[in-house]
Amino acid sequence: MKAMTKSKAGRGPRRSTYRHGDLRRALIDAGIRLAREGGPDAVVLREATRRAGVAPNAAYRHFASREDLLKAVRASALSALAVRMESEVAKIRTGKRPADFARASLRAVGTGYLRFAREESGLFRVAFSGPFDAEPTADPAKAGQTGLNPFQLLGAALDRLVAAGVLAAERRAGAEYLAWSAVHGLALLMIAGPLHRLTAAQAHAVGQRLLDVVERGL
Amino acid sequence: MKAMTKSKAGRGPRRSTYRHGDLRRALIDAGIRLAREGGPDAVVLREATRRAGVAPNAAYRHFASREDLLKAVRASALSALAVRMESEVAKIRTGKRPADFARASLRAVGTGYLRFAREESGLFRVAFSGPFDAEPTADPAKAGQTGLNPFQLLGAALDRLVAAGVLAAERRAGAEYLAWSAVHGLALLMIAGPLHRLTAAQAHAVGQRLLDVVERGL
DNA sequence: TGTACATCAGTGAACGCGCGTTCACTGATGTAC
DNA sequence: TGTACATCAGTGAACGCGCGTTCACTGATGTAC
Repeated sequence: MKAMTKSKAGRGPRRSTYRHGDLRRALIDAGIRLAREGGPDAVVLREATRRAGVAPNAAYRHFASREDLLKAVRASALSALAVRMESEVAKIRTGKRPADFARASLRAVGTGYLRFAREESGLFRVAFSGPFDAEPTADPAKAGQTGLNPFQLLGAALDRLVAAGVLAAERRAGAEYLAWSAVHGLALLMIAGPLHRLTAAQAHAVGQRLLDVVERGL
Repeated sequence: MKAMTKSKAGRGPRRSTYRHGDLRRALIDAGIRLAREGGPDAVVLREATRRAGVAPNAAYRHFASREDLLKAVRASALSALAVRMESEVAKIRTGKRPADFARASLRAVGTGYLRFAREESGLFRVAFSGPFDAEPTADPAKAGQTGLNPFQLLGAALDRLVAAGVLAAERRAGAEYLAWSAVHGLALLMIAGPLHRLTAAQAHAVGQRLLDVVERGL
């Protein structure tokens, strides 16, 4: 159904068909690539159409505005973040006692967040550009493979801490925002701040140290 | 030396003199107002000249580029942040034991940071827009009344904790980044994130809770 | 199986926008004699 | 004390830029008969 010939000249890949096939998808993909390369400001409607090999105004068949495209890219970024967090959770060795597993869960969620921020800083910045919300409801476009979005994954990890008796129930409420703050702040210091020169190993070390603080502090 | 008549029409205040008097200062002030109103993107060179009542290109006598003006506004924002932090430290009741005073210092520094972020969110965003650094050196343009910049104020508070025996010396190194991360992250959740609807009282409460976590966690 | 037609995805050309920045200039100032 | 002149802060006009978005259109598709 893709129906593209390899290219020729002019604007991006040349189609052999008049219809594109799945322009909406192609524009989102181009938007994601742009986001990767340069963050929110780089998600430019005209450039996305260029990369999809289509006239600029063709985008308006699929998106109401540039902002609407950006919103779709943002959802995608959140979903990718969720997947990264899930994959970190999946690495936890089995056979732990519940308390240790719960602690490892929270660390994994945080570690996934920090890794994603560093490795996909463009997407990360898009995910949290403009006013962003916690979204405790399930929008599959923003979720990972478990169906949970990043915020929900964090919440689940905290719930596990309570269930395992590591975190007192009366401290549970609002704990998301405390943990999120710490990790989000560090992510930004590593992306755009004084810690942007750190090697992967150093970044990991600081990250673990921060997660120690969070674990001890909560 | 200001030499402006009250205005008349056209572009901003009318001068009676051909020379402005202190256009550099006027452009920075206009830039600060713009930053307050709309953050980094709102600091637009042409608009600053309009507000100063001057032709757009006149700015080039005083700044090499728009970025150069933004840099001056950024320094100003950092200085204002430092002043806010200092004023919070100054509120600490005297007559405390050193350990309590040191703890109160760190809280004050954090509280000032969070207050500034909420009350002057435009300036705050400018201060940390673009790549920002820790700047352990003293640039008076970025400092408060004590001559210390925000990063140095945080460092001083941590030093006091060590001196008072509250913080183990071997935990001191890099502690700035841990504390800063937590507070910076919360600031952003409150400015542009899920906590942006909080009342001042709620914001204060969450802030203090976060500072508990930091204090306990460090 | 063949044809008419509604649908609508994509085209081509153009718009206005405000921006940062450059050019050659003009007018006021302070200083040297 | 008076005048010539260098200095340089500010002017006026214009530039090119790429953007988002709108308009009237054209061409391929699938469906009803």
